[in-house]
Amino acid sequence: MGVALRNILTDFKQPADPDKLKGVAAIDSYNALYQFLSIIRQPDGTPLMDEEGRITSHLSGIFFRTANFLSQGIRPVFIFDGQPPDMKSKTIQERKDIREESKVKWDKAKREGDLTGAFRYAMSSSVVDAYILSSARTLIQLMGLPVVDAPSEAEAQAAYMAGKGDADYAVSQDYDTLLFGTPVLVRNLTISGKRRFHGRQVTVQPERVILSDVLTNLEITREQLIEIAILTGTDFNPGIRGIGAKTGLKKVKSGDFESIVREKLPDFDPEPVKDFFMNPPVTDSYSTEINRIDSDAIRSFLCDKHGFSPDRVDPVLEKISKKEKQKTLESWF
DNA sequence: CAAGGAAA
DNA sequence: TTTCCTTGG
Repeated sequence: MGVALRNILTDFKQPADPDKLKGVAAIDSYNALYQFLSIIRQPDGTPLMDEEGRITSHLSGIFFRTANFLSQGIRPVFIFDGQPPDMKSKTIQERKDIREESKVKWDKAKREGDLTGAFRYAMSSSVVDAYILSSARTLIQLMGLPVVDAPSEAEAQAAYMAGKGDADYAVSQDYDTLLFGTPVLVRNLTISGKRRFHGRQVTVQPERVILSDVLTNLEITREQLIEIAILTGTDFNPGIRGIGAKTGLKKVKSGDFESIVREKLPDFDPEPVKDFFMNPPVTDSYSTEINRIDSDAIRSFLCDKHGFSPDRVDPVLEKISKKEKQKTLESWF
């Protein structure tokens, strides 16, 4: 779910014009897939599915959005999670419980004809399971796009790659990537700028957050930003009731982090969490190279296997191939 | 969410 | 043309 730092970051978000977005984008795949699964649904919450009943919402999302990325000069790299740290197990269990409760509420809302509720509960019942991950990976690779296997958290790996300069920015809706030290975070990276909110469509701009701006303006270090996050709660520790980002900022700057943790969370040692954000497991074994798109294989995967309409798929494939040829030609001169 | 067609 | 609404799988 990420971290509740919004209240102290609002001042440093800047709308990102398309030019600033050109380059290598390190995408937190789980985050993107969850987004697609929750939003790409029918009004009663039913996701897109093929004839066999397999969910295809995420494939639609990846295919069309990624095609747009390429046409805009955005070169996506999809980072997949590895082994989560033990500290995350409580959060993982909580998410599972919420999903299961939501599923029950979704069915109930559907029975009662409550479409708004149905859609909302359907969203929060979304599950990124092994099938979602493997089918997403298949499509990404057929599109010629790089996949990176993070040893642990994908957000940590994305931040690492952006820090090294192998990616120009990290893409996620969550702010955790900043804690992991990404120099630049981009949120709301969509093309149409449309997102559904309470079932309604609203326009949202892609926004860029520059870590150094945040730290300079708040006059804190990254360690201190992590301390604020720890006080409000992260995926790796419960927060303290009554402390939000603003109070957290104040307490951390006045040097009260340790004493508050001792008082309010006596059984909790913040050091492992701090250390995980500062020095997470990452790998150098990756490539950000883009390969040729396999249009025939994509047609077969999306249309033959998953019931997509060739009328919708073909024009997109053509557009990507055309762009690809342009690039190849340019590189000769 | 993104595409495509309808409506304005 | 631009915006709105529905469909997609």
